[in-house]
Amino acid sequence: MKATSCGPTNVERDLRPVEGDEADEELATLAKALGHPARVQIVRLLVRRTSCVCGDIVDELPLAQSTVSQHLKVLKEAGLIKGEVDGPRVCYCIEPRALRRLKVLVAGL
Amino acid sequence: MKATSCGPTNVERDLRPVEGDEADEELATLAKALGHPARVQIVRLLVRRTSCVCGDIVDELPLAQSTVSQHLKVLKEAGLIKGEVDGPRVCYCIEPRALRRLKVLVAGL
DNA sequence: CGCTTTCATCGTAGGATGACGATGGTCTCC
DNA sequence: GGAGACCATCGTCATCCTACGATGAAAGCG
Repeated sequence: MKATSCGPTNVERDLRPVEGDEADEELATLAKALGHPARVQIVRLLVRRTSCVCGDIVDELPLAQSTVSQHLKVLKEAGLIKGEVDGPRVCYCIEPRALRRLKVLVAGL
Repeated sequence: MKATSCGPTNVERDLRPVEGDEADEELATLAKALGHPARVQIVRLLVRRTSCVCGDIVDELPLAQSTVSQHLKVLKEAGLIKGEVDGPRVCYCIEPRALRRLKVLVAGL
């Protein structure tokens, strides 16, 4: 079972409804993940650099490494980003599908 | 100084930048306000009914009146909704500008 | 004036968040 | 194998969130 880097996942995500209880939960989860300036900044960073970044994120933020790692975890659990181990480093990248999903849900308000 | 119901406020809001630290803060604040299913539901309710709704919101949600009131407060503080006193009741309505602003900020990711 | 309705606020309890330093695990390189 | 780099996780503390019932304030009605 190989993990394809930054490849597609949750293929059916785009097909889910934009309204209803489930959509509310989904939107709330995604919005909550974005509900912190540091995490907004991280998402922007990862969107900017099409390529995956690593612990450079720590250098960009005025936060301790452990704190940044926690924010990354929150974003990862919300499905907005993805981390891939690359030797001693970990490369993070946007999950375009989740971001698109967020945009659709917000636009649907 | 009369409070015009559901009228325009924060007129310059649309003109603010979509990126930068201030935009990050703004997006984080708005996203955080949406970061709870009940609040997403409330926003949807208020968007649906163009007219302002009142404590009908309480009837629509499976939550105690005080809890709903707190969620309304959170949304109000984020600027997403607005409440206007109408006799013994309070009518809430969407702040279209803030909602538009949120859409722009999310779309700008 | 009292009574009711409608909301907001207070007080509170349990759980979640955000921040940090310290620790530990896993590669790479020597 | 050992050293160092990189990152996640643990432990901890302070703060915030979420939920509720109880209490209060304001407006309308008899």
